[in-house]
Amino acid sequence: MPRTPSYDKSGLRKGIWTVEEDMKLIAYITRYGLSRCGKSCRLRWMNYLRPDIKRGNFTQQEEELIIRMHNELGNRWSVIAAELPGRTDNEVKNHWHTLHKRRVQQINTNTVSNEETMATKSPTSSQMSDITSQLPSFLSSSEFSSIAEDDFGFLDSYIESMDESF
DNA sequence: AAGCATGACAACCGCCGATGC
DNA sequence: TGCATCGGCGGTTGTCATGCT
Repeated sequence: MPRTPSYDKSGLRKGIWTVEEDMKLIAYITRYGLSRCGKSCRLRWMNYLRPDIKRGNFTQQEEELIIRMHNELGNRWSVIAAELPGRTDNEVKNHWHTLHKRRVQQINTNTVSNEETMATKSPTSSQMSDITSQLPSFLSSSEFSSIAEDDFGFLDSYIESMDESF
């Protein structure tokens, strides 16, 4: 008994391949040659060749949406990408990692430049909770605690910089 | 001009749930 | 019910272009 074909949201077939589809694939590979597995082909199509993929830099709105959704959802890139028409989960993930790296570097730079003023400052508990509530979730809790424990002064400037950026 | 560092993006890998035999 | 296959996801790595020294 043949499998009942099912379809994803975009109307693409799922499930087992039909004989007709097999024949089409065989014809294609025979004619043009292709030493790629299906998974690799799918990835290439989904992330690069699909006609509805948007090219170029992320807009400010897109970046804001990614950051906001990541705060809410965590690393659920496919869900986040679904809210960004023309963007793939891979693209969103890559872009976020780039943003993340940039922020971490910014943090390290600020940490070094503020080293002297840090030495005399220590946060009250209420100040600490204010900071925690403002910190983007892309700083994981472990990252945050390791920073917060020894680097309160820097956090003020970090939050200021985040406000300017977003 | 050459070598190196960095950022951006593409691709791979392993895992897991869904599906159907 | 167990197994094989497919499709999708997220983490990670590889590659290439660009800028800097």
